[in-house]
Amino acid sequence: MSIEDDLKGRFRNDYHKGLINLTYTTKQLGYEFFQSLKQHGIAEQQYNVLRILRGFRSQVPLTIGFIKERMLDKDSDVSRIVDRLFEKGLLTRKENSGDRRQKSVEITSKGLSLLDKMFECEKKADTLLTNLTEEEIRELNRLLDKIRNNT
Amino acid sequence: MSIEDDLKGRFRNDYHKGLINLTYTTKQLGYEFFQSLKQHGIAEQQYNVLRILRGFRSQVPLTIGFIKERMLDKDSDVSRIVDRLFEKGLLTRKENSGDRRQKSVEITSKGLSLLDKMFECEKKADTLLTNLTEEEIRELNRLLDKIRNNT
DNA sequence: CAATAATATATGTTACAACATATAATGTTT
DNA sequence: AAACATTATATGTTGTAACATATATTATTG
Repeated sequence: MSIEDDLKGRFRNDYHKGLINLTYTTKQLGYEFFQSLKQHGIAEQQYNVLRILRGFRSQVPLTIGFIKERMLDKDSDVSRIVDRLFEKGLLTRKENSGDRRQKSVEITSKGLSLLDKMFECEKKADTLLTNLTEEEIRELNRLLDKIRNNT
Repeated sequence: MSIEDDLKGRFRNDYHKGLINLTYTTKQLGYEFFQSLKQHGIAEQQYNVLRILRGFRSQVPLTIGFIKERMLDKDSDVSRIVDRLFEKGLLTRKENSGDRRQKSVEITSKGLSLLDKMFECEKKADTLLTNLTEEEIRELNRLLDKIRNNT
């Protein structure tokens, strides 16, 4: 099934098709990944925040701004994502005494064990592109870097 | 600037990097496109609906379901996107007498002239990938098709 | 040090995807 | 034709990006 059939559309040129193809393919992959997360009752951005909290849990204070910088989406609404994780008991949040504007966020043991239970989600992420050979995936990364002007 | 710097993260392998790279690059391109739309006071999905309405305006009835099938996102909330366009006077909506469950949606002249004024947005879409050569864009499309299992 | 600027976070709004449920109309089965 | 199934759309909810604005705290500057 080609993207032309998928979308029942026509493209002006290969560049136009490329943009739609990127959007469509990424959406589809994101959806598959989201499905694997959903079984654990957690949304994608909440998962991303938890992973950051685990990855950097030795480096205190883990502030909202620090998390935000590490999200794929620079305009991520980390304040409220942290709210939701807090309500679920997956993190703690306290004022940072060094700079009282900041919050110091820490993943709880409940949060850590949730991530442990979600290990197959990480493995899932690594299999979503296995239709491509090693050489092809490197070429894809090169092309994507070039699109973003990483010469 | 490499994606490693962009994201301050480390990747498990090239497949993992590929997934993040796809997400990140597509997000960035989508943002650039969104900026070009915003000057016309219209959101991305509203623009997409208007383009479908113009593209198929000879084929009546243009129902909510017909539009939905042609959206990149199959779970698109077309009912309410159409609501918003209706409020702006960019389309009309009436019961389809052939099947009274359906709505027959039609772009107005106001809608058409808005699209005319937005022509540079279409051109913008074609330039977002011009960092790639003709050969590279075809290779990108091939890889994306292969990811989605289009052998 | 007081005034002002910058920063960190919170909160409010709109648009939307994803999902669940509701309602009306049409189609099918008995 | 009545009962039931299917379809088209609408509506309600949650999570979140994008944006604007607010507030508290810290940093800077006169």
